[in-house]
Amino acid sequence: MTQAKNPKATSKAAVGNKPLSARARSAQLTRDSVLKAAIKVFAKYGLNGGSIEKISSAAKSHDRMIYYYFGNKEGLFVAVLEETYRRFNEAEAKVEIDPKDPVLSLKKLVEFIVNYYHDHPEFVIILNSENLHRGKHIAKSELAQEYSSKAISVFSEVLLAGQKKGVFRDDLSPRDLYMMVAAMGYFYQSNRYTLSAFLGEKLEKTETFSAWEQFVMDAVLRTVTTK
Amino acid sequence: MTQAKNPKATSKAAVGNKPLSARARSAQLTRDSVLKAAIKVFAKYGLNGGSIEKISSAAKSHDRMIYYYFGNKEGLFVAVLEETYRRFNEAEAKVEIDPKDPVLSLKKLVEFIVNYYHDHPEFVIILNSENLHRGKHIAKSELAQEYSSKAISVFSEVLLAGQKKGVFRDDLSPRDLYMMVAAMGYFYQSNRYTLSAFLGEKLEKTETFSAWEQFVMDAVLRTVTTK
Amino acid sequence: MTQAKNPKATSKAAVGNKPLSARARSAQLTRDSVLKAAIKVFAKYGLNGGSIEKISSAAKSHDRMIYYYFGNKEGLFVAVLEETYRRFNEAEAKVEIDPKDPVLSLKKLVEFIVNYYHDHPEFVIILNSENLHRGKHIAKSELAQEYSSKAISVFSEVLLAGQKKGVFRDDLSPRDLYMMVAAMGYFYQSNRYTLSAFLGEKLEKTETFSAWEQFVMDAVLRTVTTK
Amino acid sequence: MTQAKNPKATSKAAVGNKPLSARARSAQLTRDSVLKAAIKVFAKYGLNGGSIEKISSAAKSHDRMIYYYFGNKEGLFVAVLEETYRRFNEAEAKVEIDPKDPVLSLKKLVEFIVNYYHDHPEFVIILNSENLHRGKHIAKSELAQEYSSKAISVFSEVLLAGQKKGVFRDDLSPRDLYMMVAAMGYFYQSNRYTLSAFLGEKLEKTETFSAWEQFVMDAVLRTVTTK
DNA sequence: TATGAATGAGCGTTCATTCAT
DNA sequence: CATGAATGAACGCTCATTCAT
Repeated sequence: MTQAKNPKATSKAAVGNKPLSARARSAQLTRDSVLKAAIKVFAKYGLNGGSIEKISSAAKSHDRMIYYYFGNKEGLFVAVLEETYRRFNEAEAKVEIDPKDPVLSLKKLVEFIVNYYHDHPEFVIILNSENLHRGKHIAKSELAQEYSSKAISVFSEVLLAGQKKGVFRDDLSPRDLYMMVAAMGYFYQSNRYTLSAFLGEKLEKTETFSAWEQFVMDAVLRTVTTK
Repeated sequence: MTQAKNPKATSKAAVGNKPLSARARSAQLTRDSVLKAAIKVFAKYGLNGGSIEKISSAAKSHDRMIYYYFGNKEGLFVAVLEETYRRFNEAEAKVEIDPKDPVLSLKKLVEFIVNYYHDHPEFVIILNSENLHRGKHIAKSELAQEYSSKAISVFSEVLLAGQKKGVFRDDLSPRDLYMMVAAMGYFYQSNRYTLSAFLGEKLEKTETFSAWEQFVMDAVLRTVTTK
Repeated sequence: MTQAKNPKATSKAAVGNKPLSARARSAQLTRDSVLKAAIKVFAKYGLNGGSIEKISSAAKSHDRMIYYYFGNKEGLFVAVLEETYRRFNEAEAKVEIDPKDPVLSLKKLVEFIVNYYHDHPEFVIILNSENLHRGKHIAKSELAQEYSSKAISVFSEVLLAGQKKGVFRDDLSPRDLYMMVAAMGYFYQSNRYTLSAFLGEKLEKTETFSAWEQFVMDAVLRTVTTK
Repeated sequence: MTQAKNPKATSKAAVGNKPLSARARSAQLTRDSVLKAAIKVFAKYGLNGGSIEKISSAAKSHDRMIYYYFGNKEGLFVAVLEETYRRFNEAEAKVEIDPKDPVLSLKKLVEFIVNYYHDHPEFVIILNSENLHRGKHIAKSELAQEYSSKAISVFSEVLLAGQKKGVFRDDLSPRDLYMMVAAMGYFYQSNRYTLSAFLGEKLEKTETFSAWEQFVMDAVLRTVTTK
C-alpha cells in the first residue's frame, strides 16, 4: 500500500456532493468497479473461492489496485460486507410502514424480506462466508454493525403498533419475529440446491416461490396475531 | 485415478456384516479415520478451505490415502455428504412418532430438528458448502438423495395423523411444514456469528437457545393446528 | 526519470550558505527527512529489505518524493552511502592528532574507529549491502570515493610521525595498519549475532566491548611499535 | 508440506552408510542439489535477494521441492547455514596442529583461516545475511551452534601449548585471538569492493592478498609471542 | 496395502517504478 | 513543489493431484 492510507476517505467522499476533480472521479470509479466486481465474484465463489485475480479481472483493473484501495483481501471483504448491508438497509427503508395498519405493514415487511433474499443470492452467500469465518470481518466494521441493527428496529416498530391496537400478541419479542421471517426467507435461498435435490421440485420456479411466500406470510400472521 | 476405481466398494462392505480379514479391517480403519477427519476439517473450514493436507494430517494419515480411498477431493466430499445425511437420518429415526398423539409427535420432531442443527454445526457448514457449489456433489450421489428424502416423509406421516384427528389444518403441505422447522433451526446455527454481532446477544448462551426453541415450537403449532 | 534530472542540485545547495527561500527550505527538509529515514531503514533491513514504502512512510512522506529527489532507489542508496561516509569523515576529523606524540595519536585513532563501528551499526550494514552488490553504487559516486580515501591518510600521517621519531616500525604500510584496525572494529559489530551464538557471551555487554577495545589497542601497538 | 515432515531424517540418512533404495537415493540427490544451489544463490544475492525461484531453477528442480524438503525459505537457510559451518569445520579439522611446535601450528591456523575466507566468499555473505537478520536462524539450529563452537577450541589448544612452552603470553584469551584472526580474514573478503574503491588497488590480485596474509601472520605473532 | 517423491498451476501479497495533473 | 493513481513483474507459499515403487 503505497498511498491511500485511509481508503475509507475515498469511500466517504462519495457520500458528500462536493465536485470531484477528474482524478478523484476516476479513482472513485476504479474503487467502485472493484467493489462491485468483488460482490459478484464473492457471490459466485464465496470468500475463499473468490480470488483476487478473478475480482480484479472482472473489474477490468489490476490486482494491485485492490491492495491500493482496500489494503488486502480482508479489507475488501469488509467493504463488501458493508456495502451489502447498506444496500439491504436502503431497500428496507423504502418499505412503507403505516402504524395505523400494522397487519398490512407486517405483510409488506415479510414480503420485502422474503423477496430480498430471493432476489439477492449474493447477500446470502456473503453472509454464509462471513459466518464460516466466525464473524471476524463484521467485528472489525462499525459500519456493518450499525447498518444491520436497523433491520430489527423496523420489526419492533410494527410489532408495537399492532400491540397497541390489540391485534398482535403482547408476549412476542421483535427479535424472535425478525428471526422467524429472516430464517424462512434465508433458508429457501441458501439451501435451494440441496432442497431441490431431494424435494424433487425446482425451488427456482416462480410458482413454487410464490407458494412459499404465501405460506411464510400465513405462518407469521398466525404466530403474531391474537386469535 | 489409478486405484480405487470403485471407491464405494470399501464403504459398502461396511454395511454388510461379513467377517473382515485383518487387512480389510485395518483398511476400513484408515478409511474411517480419514472420513471423520474430513468431516471435522470441512466443518471448520468449508469445502474450499479444508485442504487435503489438513485432512490427511488430522487423520494421521497421508494425502495419498485420500486418493486411494476416495479418488479425489470431490469423491471425499461426496462421502462426507453421504455420511452427514446418514447420521442425521439415523438420529431422526430414533424420534418416537405416535400417530395417536400428533401434537406431541410434532413437538418431538420440532425439538429434534432444532436441536440437531444446534448440536451439529458441521451439518450446517457442509450443507452450505454444497449449496455454494450449486449441489453438484449431491447430484452425483444416489445415496445422499435417498437419505435426505426420508426427513420429509416423517413430517408427512405426522401431519396426516393430525389431519385425520382434525387437530391439524388440511391445507398444509408437509414440505412447507418441514421447511419451516428446518429453516428456523438452520438459520439460528448458520448465521449465529452475524446475528450475534448485531443482536448484541450471544446466541451461544443456553437460555437464549431454549427461548428460541420454545418460540419455534409455539410458532409451528399456531401455524399447524386448526382453530 | 521525468524530474530531478540533476538530483544533486538540492544536495549541493546545502553545502553553500546562501539564504534559502521558504520553498527551497521546505524542499531541503523533505529531502533530508527522506535521507535520514533511508539510513535508518537500510540500517535495519539492508538494501534489498529496505523498501521504498518503508522509507517513505518512515519519513512521513510519499514514495513519489524519493523519485523526485533521488531518481530511483539506486540514487537514494548512493546518497545514503555518501552521507554515511561524510558522517564518518566528519567524526574522524575531530580526532586530535599530535605529530609529537604518535603513540597517543594512534591510540586515539584506534579508540575512535573501534567505537565508531560499535556505535554506528548502520555504517556496517550499509557497507555490507554495498559489498553484496559488488560496489556498484560507490563506483558511481565521486563524492563517496573522495570521502573514504581520507580515512587512510590520517593513518599515514600518524604512522609517518612515529617512524620519524623511531617509535614505529619502518616496514609498515598505512593501508595494512588501517585495515587491521578497521577489520577488528568492523568484525565485532558486523558479526555480533553469529559470534554471540557460539561464544555464548553477549557481545553487547559494555564490559565485553571494553575488553575487546583494550585488546585491539594492545595488538595494534605490539604490531606497530619497534623494539 | 505434504510429506517429509522430518526433513532432517533424509539429511542424517546421508551420514549413515546403509544401502539406499533407488527412490531414497534420488531423493537425496534432489535435496543435495537444492542445497548446493541455495548456497550458490545466497552467496551471490544474499538471503533476501536469493529467491526461491532462482534456487530451484539453479538446482534444475521445482519451487515446490524446496518446501517439500526444507519446509520454507527459512528452513532452507538454516540448512545452508549448517552446511556452510560443517564445511568450514571439516576443512579446519585438516589443519595439522602440533603441540610441540605452537608457533608453526598458529601460523598454519592463521594461514588456513585467512585463506578460507578468501576462497569461500559464500561463507562471508551467508554470515552477513544471518547477521542482518539478527541471528534468528542460527538460534534455531543446534547443529550450527555445535559446529561453530569448535573453531575456538582449536585456538584454545594451540594457545595453551604455546603458553606451556613459554613462547606465548599468558594473559591472552583464545576468544580474542580467534576473533583477531577471523576479523582480519573476514574483513578483507567481506569489504573488498568498498576497499578496492578507495584504496585504488584491486584486492583481488594475488600479490595483494599474499602481502595481507603475511601482514596478518606477523601481526598475530607479534601480539601473541612473549618478549 | 501403503507411501515417498514429484509436479504445475494458482494463491495473496509486495516490489520498484511511471503516469497525469 | 507535491501528490494520488496506476502498473506489471516478482515474491514466498499452498493447492489438488500423479508418478513410481
